[in-house]
Amino acid sequence: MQEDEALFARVYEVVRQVPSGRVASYGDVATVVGPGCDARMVGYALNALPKRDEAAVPWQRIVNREGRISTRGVRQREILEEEGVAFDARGRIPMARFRWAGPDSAWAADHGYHTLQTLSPRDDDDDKGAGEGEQLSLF
DNA sequence: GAATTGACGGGGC
DNA sequence: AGCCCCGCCAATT
Repeated sequence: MQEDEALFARVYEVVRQVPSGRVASYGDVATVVGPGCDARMVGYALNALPKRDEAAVPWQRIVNREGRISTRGVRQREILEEEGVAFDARGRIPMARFRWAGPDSAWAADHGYHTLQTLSPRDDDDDKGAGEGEQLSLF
């Protein structure tokens, strides 16, 4: 089945870069993996994550863009709390604070991945009148 | 091979 | 904030 195992492996490798105490959205992971990969595929790949790799791949650190747990009632939330990720009263993670900033630039370049924000430092930036600074928030 | 679904995202209202 | 619709790629039916 899935001969695109290499693609799944890429997703896993990126997920593995997310440090404890931080979370990333499916879209973020997809962006880092690069074209041909989207948020849905990340979720699909993680869903197909072999049990034997659960220890090596911090799947629990991947949540949806709302900062909410998308998994169907597993202990994901508990695990994250143990890692230091806080949830608000509505069970949401303040992404502005815990969102992963992206992979190490050197690592990304070395492995052929992309970094978050600005994305594709060479091919786009054609539109937008520039001068926006594009600084991804950060408080 | 078409239609559906899935651990999703973003833009528009 | 919410809700709706579309896109995106793979696996299943």
